[in-house]
Amino acid sequence: MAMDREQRRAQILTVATAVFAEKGYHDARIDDIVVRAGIARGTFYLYFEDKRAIFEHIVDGFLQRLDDAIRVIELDDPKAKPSDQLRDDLLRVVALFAANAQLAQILLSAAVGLDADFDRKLLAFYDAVTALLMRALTEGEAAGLIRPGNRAVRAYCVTGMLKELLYQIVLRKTDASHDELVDTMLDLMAFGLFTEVGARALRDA
Amino acid sequence: MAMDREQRRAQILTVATAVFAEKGYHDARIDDIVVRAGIARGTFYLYFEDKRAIFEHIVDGFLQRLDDAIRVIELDDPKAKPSDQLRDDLLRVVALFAANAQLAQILLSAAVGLDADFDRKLLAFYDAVTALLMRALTEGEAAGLIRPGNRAVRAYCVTGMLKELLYQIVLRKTDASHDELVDTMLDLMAFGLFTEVGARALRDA
Amino acid sequence: MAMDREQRRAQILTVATAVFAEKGYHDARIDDIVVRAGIARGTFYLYFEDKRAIFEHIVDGFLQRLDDAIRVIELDDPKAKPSDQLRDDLLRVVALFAANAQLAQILLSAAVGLDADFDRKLLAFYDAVTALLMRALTEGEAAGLIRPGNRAVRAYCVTGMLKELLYQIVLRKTDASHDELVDTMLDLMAFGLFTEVGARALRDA
Amino acid sequence: MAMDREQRRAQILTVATAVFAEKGYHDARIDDIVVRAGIARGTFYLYFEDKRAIFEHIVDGFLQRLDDAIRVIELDDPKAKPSDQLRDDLLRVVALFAANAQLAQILLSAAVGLDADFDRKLLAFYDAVTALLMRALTEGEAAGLIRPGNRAVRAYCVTGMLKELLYQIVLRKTDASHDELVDTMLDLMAFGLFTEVGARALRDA
DNA sequence: CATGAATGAGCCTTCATTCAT
DNA sequence: CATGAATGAAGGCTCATTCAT
Repeated sequence: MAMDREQRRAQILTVATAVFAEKGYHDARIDDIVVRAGIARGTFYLYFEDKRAIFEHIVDGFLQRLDDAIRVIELDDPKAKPSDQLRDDLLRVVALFAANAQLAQILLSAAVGLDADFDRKLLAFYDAVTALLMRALTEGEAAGLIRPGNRAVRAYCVTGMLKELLYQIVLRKTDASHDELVDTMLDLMAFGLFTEVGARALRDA
Repeated sequence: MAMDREQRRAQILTVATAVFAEKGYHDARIDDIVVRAGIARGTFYLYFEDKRAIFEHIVDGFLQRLDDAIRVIELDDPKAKPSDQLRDDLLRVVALFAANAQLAQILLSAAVGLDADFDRKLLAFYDAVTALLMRALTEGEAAGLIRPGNRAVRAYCVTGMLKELLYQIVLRKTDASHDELVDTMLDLMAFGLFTEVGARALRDA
Repeated sequence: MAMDREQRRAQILTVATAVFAEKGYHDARIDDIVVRAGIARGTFYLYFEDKRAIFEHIVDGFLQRLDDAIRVIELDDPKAKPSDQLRDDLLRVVALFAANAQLAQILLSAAVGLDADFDRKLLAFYDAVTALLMRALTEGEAAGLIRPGNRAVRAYCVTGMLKELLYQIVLRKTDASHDELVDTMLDLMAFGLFTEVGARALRDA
Repeated sequence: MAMDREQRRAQILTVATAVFAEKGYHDARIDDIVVRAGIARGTFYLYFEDKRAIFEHIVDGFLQRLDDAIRVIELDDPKAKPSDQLRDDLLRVVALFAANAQLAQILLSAAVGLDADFDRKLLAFYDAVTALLMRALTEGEAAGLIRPGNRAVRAYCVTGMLKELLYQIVLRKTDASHDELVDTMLDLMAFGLFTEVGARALRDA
């Protein structure tokens, strides 16, 4: 039953990802992983320190890929307008989540509230995203493209929109196309929901 | 130690809320609750079926209060403009979370990814919120106040913004005033982020 | 099956002592103790931290009783000659070991070479005994009762004699009376093995 | 990596000895040995039946060398007085232990209380030593060199003295010379600790 | 109602040993 | 002979829940 080390490791990771996605961290037993992988219990421990370690590895790997999908937006890129760069970022993230529903599920569900250490890790990641967004907002304001406003709160709002969309993509089988999702979100971000009439009504408040 | 049954029940709930908020569902032990409440192990089970039941009770109670805080927006209310009704809804929700940080923490952290049953319950709640928002969007569109657009996605976006803001309020000590938060969110929702210049640039894409 | 707390604790200690004496530390399983005590596995952990803790408790308790059995020898006690005090000390120790064969077995066997921490504890105890003996030798020399000589080595020799005798008492069913044992040892300690003739032969070497 | 079979076997034994001495039998893992020896796990089992077997082999080997170091004392050897023969025996044993601290450590620590089978083996060895001593005592008494007395107990006492000295040599870095140790022990064995005055006081008891 | 001692299913992890290559 | 991946029995410990008092 010997198998190339990397292959076996990858196999265990795949199986474990499925198990964690289905049952969550606590309800997933090493036995679930081991049985599905068709290996002995001890074999698991040849490849991963312990249950926590493999979980962390899975989450870290996905966060890494997520990080790779998010490119910093360059205002003066002659090849792509900032708005297109943003759109591409969003599409990449959406595609990543859609293509890795189990990993996404783990990130959005199983990894939440696991313990203080893990919470810190996730918060740190979201902080980095927020920082990126704030920088973009700052530059956008300077360039006269973005209306001035509370940048931190706005950044959280944008993060929130995206997270919720991803959550919906993962948990339901949203039939909406990725383009539709991203474009609707971008439209809301850029122009808001109101018509001229609605806007006037609100402003006159 | 004599204590009215309802009083004792309430006390246990308070203690359990604190424990669940601090440690999360799995790391919270019945012992933690029982010791802090100053009661015997067995006594706990005179008031609650089991660990899961008290947790569910706590979450349900908070969801109920959350539900109460969210009023359906009436377009033709002569006393309050729709936008003000929305603003009040948001302020009530924000206030509720801020005033019940432990419950909020539980809802946003400990209750996430607990198991399939619980996930369903939370999804059902968010679905209700989404439905409410979609109705508001539909009516707003009909009244010419809202630009037409994918209502489901927009509803998720709005839910997401709010959830993220609440998350930040609960996990960090955001010093921003509730008004500031809500107004920034409303401003984004209503008008979007872009200036005329920015909007034109995006449209010309 | 509830039982007075101290009673139950004592019962578990008794059973555990027997198990450790029979099987040694490593071969003793918590299950052995628990089954023999007629309790559930979890019950064990209500009374003792873990396997190591109960073992340490047992050894510490015996070392304490051993310590109590060893009285410092007073040279000017009018009621008892030093040699009688020593004899009484030895008899008490022998009696203690004989009456607690299992504890003795644990101390002389199971507790040896368990790990560095435990070794340190045992060495510390034997060091204390050695210190006591060295003090006695020093005073005996000063009083002209003891021939001058390397006190540390002599102290180890005396400790060694005693340990070996105790070892034999515990591991075999030595039928020799305690008095016989102690007196033979004291005779050897005091006068040595040689006759005048033998002594002369050795000195002339 | 080519290595003569005996050479490799010897190398594994050396490494295993070090590991057992450092960690004791139970805490020593086959892995520790294998890694230090720079061989594969399976290779170990080509040379030794199992963990227990190699340990036993190590102990047996040392017991054998110990046995060789102990020569039967001949009363009528014209070349060496009995007392000198005894002294030489002791010096050889002390030298053997001092030169093989790891093996000594194993014999005095790791091999103690391992299990009933092993205990029997060690007891058998000490019994042989005791038998030797008893024979010497018997002959000594017959020759008028040794005062009559309980030979078994005396034999245990002598064994005990020696064991404790060896224990001290191994566990601490006793700076005392081997001669000093052995001569002090012999002096005690032969003449006892007491002066004439002390002896008289004891006898008058 | 209250108590808290007792229960025991459940799960993670270790490590000596095997065996296909 | 050598390798080292794989095995799986074994055992310590936790903690929600029960129940006799």
